[in-house]
Amino acid sequence: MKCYIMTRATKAGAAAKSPLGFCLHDHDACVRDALVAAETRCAAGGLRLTPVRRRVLELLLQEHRALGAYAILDRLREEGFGSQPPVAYRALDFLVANGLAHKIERLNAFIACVHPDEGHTPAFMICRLCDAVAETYSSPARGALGDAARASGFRIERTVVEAEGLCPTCITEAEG
Amino acid sequence: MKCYIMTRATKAGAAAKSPLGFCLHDHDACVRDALVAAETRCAAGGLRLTPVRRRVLELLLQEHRALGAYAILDRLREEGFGSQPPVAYRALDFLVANGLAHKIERLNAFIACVHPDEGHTPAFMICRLCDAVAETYSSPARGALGDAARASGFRIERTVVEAEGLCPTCITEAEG
DNA sequence: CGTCTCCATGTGATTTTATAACACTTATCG
DNA sequence: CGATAAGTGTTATAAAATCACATGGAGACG
Repeated sequence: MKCYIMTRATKAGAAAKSPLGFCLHDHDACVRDALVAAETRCAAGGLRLTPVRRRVLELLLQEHRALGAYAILDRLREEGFGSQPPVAYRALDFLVANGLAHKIERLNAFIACVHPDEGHTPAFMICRLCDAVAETYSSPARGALGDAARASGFRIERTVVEAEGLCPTCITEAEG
Repeated sequence: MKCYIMTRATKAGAAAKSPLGFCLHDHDACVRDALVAAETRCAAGGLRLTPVRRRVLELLLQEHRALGAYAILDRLREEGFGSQPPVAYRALDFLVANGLAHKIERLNAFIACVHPDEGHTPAFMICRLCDAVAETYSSPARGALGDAARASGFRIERTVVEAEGLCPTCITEAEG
């Protein structure tokens, strides 16, 4: 499954075969495939993708944007799930712990993972105008950061890499 | 001015000449020099390093750890400055906006900048046991992230790079 | 089948982090 | 000096996250 970010307009169509990032794609298929992949992974790993958890993942997948826990909670409440913050946070914790979603620290918000592969090091590109978020890969430990860590004896366990800027659509709109 | 992170014990002494990261150094000199550098920079740039702002910077410099806004506020209150959140947040905003401090997104906390040079791209190593934070450099735009950005037409304006893991001291204590 | 246990869900209450809105003071500059 | 912009202070409130505890359901096991 490949899933590319689509900003703004939701034109269904074949996804361009460019590297991960901002580009058009068939969003319905994207969501469907990701849910199937998540179910498969959970079944294989003995994890319980319960209704709330599944629904939260679905909500995240439907937007290629980061959603705050309270935005999710509002939806859950409307749909008859619990109405208190822990309901949303617990589902999100589960998804994040199992690599099905990521937290965008910069935004205090969450996004579905579009890279079903295990053990990747995600990086994000966040558009400061339209809030679209694209997930991609990084290997920060290979560059200057890794050098500094090795030199000083720091053991990296996890990295947060988030780039803020302008997505292609917003660049065009802003500059003509 | 060079300023290295000192975790735990505060042994004064010559700083090891290793790359930026975790290592011993003369902390008093580190703080003093950083304050002088900040004053110089502010004077040169027409910025007003007022008493609250200066004091907040000093508080941050005294610890090589990230401090939450409310921890800072507590100190300010004790010292007769204003006692409400905006007092701390405004000083922190000023310091961050002018490159004298950084926000550690992962921790929702702030740390003094130890790299007086303009326009650097900071990266942080955060120890999950003792909370020490070391600042170093990164060039995320040169690696996989930069490739993805260029390929998809995303314009990076700012990056957040934070590595979480174990500092040398905590590795030793945990395993030694 | 019962029941024990673990995990998940639900709720109320609280803590932590951050901002809005407005009054007052001080610095700067014509 | 007076106008204006910037800084400080306060009250109030919003937003994000966690704690503590009760309830309920799925599997494991006798």
